[in-house]
Amino acid sequence: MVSIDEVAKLAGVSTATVSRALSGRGHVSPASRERVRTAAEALGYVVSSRASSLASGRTRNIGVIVPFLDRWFFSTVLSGVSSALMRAGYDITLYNITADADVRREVFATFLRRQRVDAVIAVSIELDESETQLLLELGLPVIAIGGPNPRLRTLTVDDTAVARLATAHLLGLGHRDIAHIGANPEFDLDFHIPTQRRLGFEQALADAGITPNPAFLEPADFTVDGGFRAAKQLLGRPGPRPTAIFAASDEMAIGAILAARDLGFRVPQDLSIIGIDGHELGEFFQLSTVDQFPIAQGERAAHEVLARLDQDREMSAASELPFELIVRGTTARV
Amino acid sequence: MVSIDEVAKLAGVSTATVSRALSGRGHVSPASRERVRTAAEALGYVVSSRASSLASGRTRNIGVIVPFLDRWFFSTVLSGVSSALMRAGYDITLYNITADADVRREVFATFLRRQRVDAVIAVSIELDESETQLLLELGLPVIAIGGPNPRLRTLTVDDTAVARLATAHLLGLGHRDIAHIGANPEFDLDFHIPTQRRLGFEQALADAGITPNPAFLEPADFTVDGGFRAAKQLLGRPGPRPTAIFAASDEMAIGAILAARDLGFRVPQDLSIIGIDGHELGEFFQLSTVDQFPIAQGERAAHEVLARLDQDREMSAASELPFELIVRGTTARV
DNA sequence: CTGAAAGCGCTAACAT
DNA sequence: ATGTTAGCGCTTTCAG
Repeated sequence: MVSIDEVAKLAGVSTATVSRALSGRGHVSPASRERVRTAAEALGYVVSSRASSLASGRTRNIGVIVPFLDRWFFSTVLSGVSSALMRAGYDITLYNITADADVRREVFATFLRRQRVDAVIAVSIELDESETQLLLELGLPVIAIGGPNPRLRTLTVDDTAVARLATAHLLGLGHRDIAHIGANPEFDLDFHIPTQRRLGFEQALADAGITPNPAFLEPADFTVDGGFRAAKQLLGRPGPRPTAIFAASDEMAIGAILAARDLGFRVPQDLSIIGIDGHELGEFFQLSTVDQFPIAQGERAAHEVLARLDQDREMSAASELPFELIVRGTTARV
Repeated sequence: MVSIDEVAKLAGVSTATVSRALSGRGHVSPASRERVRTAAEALGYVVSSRASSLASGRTRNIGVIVPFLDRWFFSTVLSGVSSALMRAGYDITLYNITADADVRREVFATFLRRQRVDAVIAVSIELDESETQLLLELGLPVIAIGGPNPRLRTLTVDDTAVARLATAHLLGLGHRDIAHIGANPEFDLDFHIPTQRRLGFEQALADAGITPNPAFLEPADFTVDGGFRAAKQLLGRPGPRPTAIFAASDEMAIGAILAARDLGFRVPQDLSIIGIDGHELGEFFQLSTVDQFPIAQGERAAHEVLARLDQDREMSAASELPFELIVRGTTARV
């Protein structure tokens, strides 16, 4: 690997000037800058991040913590984070906190403390008190997507409002017998999202003067299969039947569509279905949904981190992420 | 951040001994080792990767290049890579080479040359000559998943054999009018996988003495929607109709299932469908498929990289990845 | 088995 | 605007 000395020699300047010219910090005459540029180019010189970060304290590397890699939502957010960061010349090191509790502990106790990163983005991780503390002790900018966590800067979407919007859409179309799939207390790990969404659902019903029917609340695990099973129950049981289903995620909504078809219900003529997320398959299934723009969430977090690194400007502790009702073909008037 | 000196002081030894005790390199008396351990523990000391890597040349960090983050197959492989590497205490830095050609160039020209990684894993990236060259020039172990690339150590599944197996399954069930969805020359970027699979399909037919019907070859883009459209064409056109469809990916196979249902065909009574991959939704759709175990592919690559880092042992240039026919409910006798 | 000390390749004062 | 130089926090000879 070619080092800074060789570039300095070829450009006829000191290593300090090479460093300044290449990093843009400090003053360098245009002439020197140009000579350094060409010399570096000619030699194929790239600053060694190990040496540079030891000397400067900056790594140009951001740590990203995700709970899953193989689930659509998280990998989509990650994709947004990654593209924004790479365009800014930053590397990203990935910490995948999966089921394994040992690995999770190690990430907070060791991995993140190796001084390998300048900042941390935590995507949809429910951090306990000690994890939050460890993150804070790193002394680095930390941004959490999904929250809220009162001790961290967080970007969150108002899940209750999202659910109210989806439900209000159904109500606006004249539905009064609306079922909800999600609401799974056992699955309520990540910021109580299932619960938040169920609450929004119930609020919207209350606002419309409707008493929720407990039989219209069906727990599910946020997968296609889970949505499928839940919808089968909802539609197959004897007794009153909903005219619309609000699923707490698009994947469950897709499962519900398939279940409805299976049972011979036409969507949306016999049954309206709406989800949440903005899943890539939504268009294919003509699914009405409330989009929460996961790619943009990732990009937004990346930009905030970069801004904080550039100019240590303080920002408000929390901020709301946008969402939008997308009306497609799975919802219609009663 | 607490430094090695503080640990040395507390343990009553030199920094050299601390380094040796913690890294396991060189001899340290059990007594000293223990004192160092407790001191480090007490102070919450973690070796600084920037200092350590500058001094030793080792980063304990692996670079992983992926073409997409938000597609099931790639994020699943990545998940396998990540879990295996994290368990070994390694960090991973992620290079997502997407559509943007500038970013791609930068990754090879700059990002990978920052001396931030000990080795590189390239997941399903079709590397051109100069990219391969740049990778080789890093002087690091490089392992490619998907290939083959004669100049790199590659782990590949024999796509032709996979396709032959899927087709043979259909033939074994008595099908003779078999259509193929995939074969898209325009989409033939990644190692000509569509072409390989089409060739396997044709070989299997030839082995059975069947002349392929050109009308039974329908190009598609490897998405659910693409498979859906292709199947609609195949099944809707007047003239001879296939009794089975072999889709070059599970996502397309799922699209085909939905298209068949849409048109009133029962699967598998009226039409058999098989895919390739081992997609997570395969079980839900009862899809027969040839599984290529993407998580295991990632883990395998990770273990190979670690083995090469441990003991610079040479390995053969290429090796075959396993695959397996999974017969579920979408295929049946004619 | 252990300590002293010389770097690893760069950056950031501090001079000039 | 540029050069000199002292580290950054470890690892690794080299002695002992």
